[in-house]
Amino acid sequence: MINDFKTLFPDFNSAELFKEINNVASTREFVTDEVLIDLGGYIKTIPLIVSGLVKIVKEDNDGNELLMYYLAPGQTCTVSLTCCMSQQKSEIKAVVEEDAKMIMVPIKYMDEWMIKYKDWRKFVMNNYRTRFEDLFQTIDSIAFHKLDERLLTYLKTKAKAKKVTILKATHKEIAYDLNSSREVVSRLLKQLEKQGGIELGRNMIDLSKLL
DNA sequence: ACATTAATTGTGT
DNA sequence: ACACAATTAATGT
Repeated sequence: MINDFKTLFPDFNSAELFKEINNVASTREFVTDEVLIDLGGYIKTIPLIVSGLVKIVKEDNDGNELLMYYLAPGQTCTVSLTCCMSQQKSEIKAVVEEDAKMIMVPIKYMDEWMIKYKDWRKFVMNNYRTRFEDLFQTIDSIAFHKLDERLLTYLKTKAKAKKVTILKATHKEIAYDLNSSREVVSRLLKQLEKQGGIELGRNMIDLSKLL
């Protein structure tokens, strides 16, 4: 199915599980900005990320957004796991940040696999743990740090997730992710540029000096 | 190459 | 937060 499946998902050791995934799952490609799941939607498949990047944002009814965390290859959307098992509406939105390929597993196998395969349980639990860690970092950033520090953390996190040193993004997009306003982001970015560290250009932020 | 327009970024209040 | 200015990139002629 996927040649480097084993390196991507080292938790899946059982040949039986592997075979079963092969049988019931299909791979799908997504392009940037595709919405995997929106606020209030229901999910019917669990995506295992093979390549690309997905961002998970909290969204309120007024259209405010706030970046929660990224999903990288080898990971899955843990929130969809819980909410699909109880068939609840989604509280979050998942947007493709970079063209991505995913293995789509229908949710009907979840209950069964959790019981049947230790490897699957382990994978889900590990995923929970790392996602929670990401989330705690985000909460920490929001609760205890000023926006300028948050912005810097955001830039670093994003660069790391995308594995780049030069980010392509507009101030508007950044403001959305941080649930702030474009003007504020522009001003803070300019400060960061003056104080050394980053270089600004249209649609791009160079972080190479920081990393 | 130049003019026009749209998008992005900067700034004052 | 809003209004507007300035700059830059994209597109048409």
